[in-house]
Amino acid sequence: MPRELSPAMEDYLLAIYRLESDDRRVTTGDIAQELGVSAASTTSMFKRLAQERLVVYREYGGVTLTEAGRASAIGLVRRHRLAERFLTDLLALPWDDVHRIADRLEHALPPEVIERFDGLLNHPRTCPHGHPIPDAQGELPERAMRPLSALAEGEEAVILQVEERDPELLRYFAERGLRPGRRVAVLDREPLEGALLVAVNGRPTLVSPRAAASVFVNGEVEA
Amino acid sequence: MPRELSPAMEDYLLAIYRLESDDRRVTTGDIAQELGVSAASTTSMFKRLAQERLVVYREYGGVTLTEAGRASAIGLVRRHRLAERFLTDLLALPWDDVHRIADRLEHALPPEVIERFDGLLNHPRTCPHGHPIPDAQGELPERAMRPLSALAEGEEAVILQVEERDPELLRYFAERGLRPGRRVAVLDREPLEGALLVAVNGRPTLVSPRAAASVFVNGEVEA
DNA sequence: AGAAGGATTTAGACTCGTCTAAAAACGTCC
DNA sequence: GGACGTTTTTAGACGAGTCTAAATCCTTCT
Repeated sequence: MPRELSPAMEDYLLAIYRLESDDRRVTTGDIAQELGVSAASTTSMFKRLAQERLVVYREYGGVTLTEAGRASAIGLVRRHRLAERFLTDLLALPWDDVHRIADRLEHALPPEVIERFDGLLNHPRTCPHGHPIPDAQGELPERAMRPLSALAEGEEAVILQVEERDPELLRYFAERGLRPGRRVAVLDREPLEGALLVAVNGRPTLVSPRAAASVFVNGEVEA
Repeated sequence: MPRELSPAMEDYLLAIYRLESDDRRVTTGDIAQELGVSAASTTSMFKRLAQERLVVYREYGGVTLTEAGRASAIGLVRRHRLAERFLTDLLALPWDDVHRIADRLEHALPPEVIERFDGLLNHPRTCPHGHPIPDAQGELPERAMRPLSALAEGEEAVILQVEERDPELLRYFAERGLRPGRRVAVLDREPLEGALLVAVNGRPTLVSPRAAASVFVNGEVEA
């Protein structure tokens, strides 16, 4: 049974979860960078989380989430994404703002409120940026994705999700209609820098390399 | 311009505001009791608040809010009560629960969200327990009130607000229909203990002394 | 295999918010 | 006007979370 975690513990747990999804074994340096704290702080928090049996910590060897740690992290993800949905859909706040607000709210919203959001919003399956919302049991669908930047010339795909942490980028996406559900087709690739000419909603649109790496579409990554 | 206050500072500020409304000059002991902390903690927080120019602190003489301190406190009250309204009206959470939840939320809800609540709820004038919500300029209507326990036999009045911090009491009120807006008439007074027989919605209802002291109705307190 | 270089951990300090115990001030009562 | 009891403040400690600087460990390269 998870006694109340401090906001700081929750932030670390979430960062570990995020990075663990990508590769394996998360290091002190990874988390320090991800959270913008010193490596020393990260080490001491790793010890604290290990004491609470939320991670397994090996000196000089990073951490992995335990089942309890993963469950807490997934709960946090659910809170965060439902809060974002609430903020955009019911309060009509702009999608480039809600991530920041949800980062604060996720530490303060009790389960009752989260479950009411879920009901009121009709059990949404993704956050406003397209990221899937875990269900109340912590189940999260696996989705095959690749960055828009990986599409070959002439390929078509549907946007599944976009990187949500950079407000400027999100405003740029909104302007150009790059949002989850939209169909895109790569018309032309600029070989040197990697800029793309993409048809979004039929309209030809220039997409910078950084932006194209932050938009994810359906399909398997090439082996 | 009020830089971000810590949750603890906000709690103290709010407690000072609450007690200042009653009498004058709030003492260390008052706040220690109100917040359930030691007198020593209260002294050191008084110094911190004084340094931020939120209160005027005199050694051994308690504190009074400055204009900035009062403005912050009223902002907090607005956040808290709008959050309560939101929780009952939009999320359908029970009125005995929302005070506790709003106590956490009031430290995390940014102004954008509060103002959206206000709009979405159509600028409510009171919280679910009948307490007035300050407007965005911090204006708060003065209302003449007295406790139900002060009514003479045969008197009639309208419930304006009820004490909101005791969930058990609130469930008791809900059961008996004692809520803001209801008309009540004192049918009989029990002189020794102070129990009342009150007509609520036409139905005769026995009201304990403690409960009667926690329900406030319109009218001037006798001089 | 040893040394260089990078990552991690330890050591020590700081702030915030809390506590208990002791000291100081206040105010009241005779 | 002094003595006593209450209130407030001071002193000192602690935990959480952070930092910087120093020490230590790990890895890799020659």
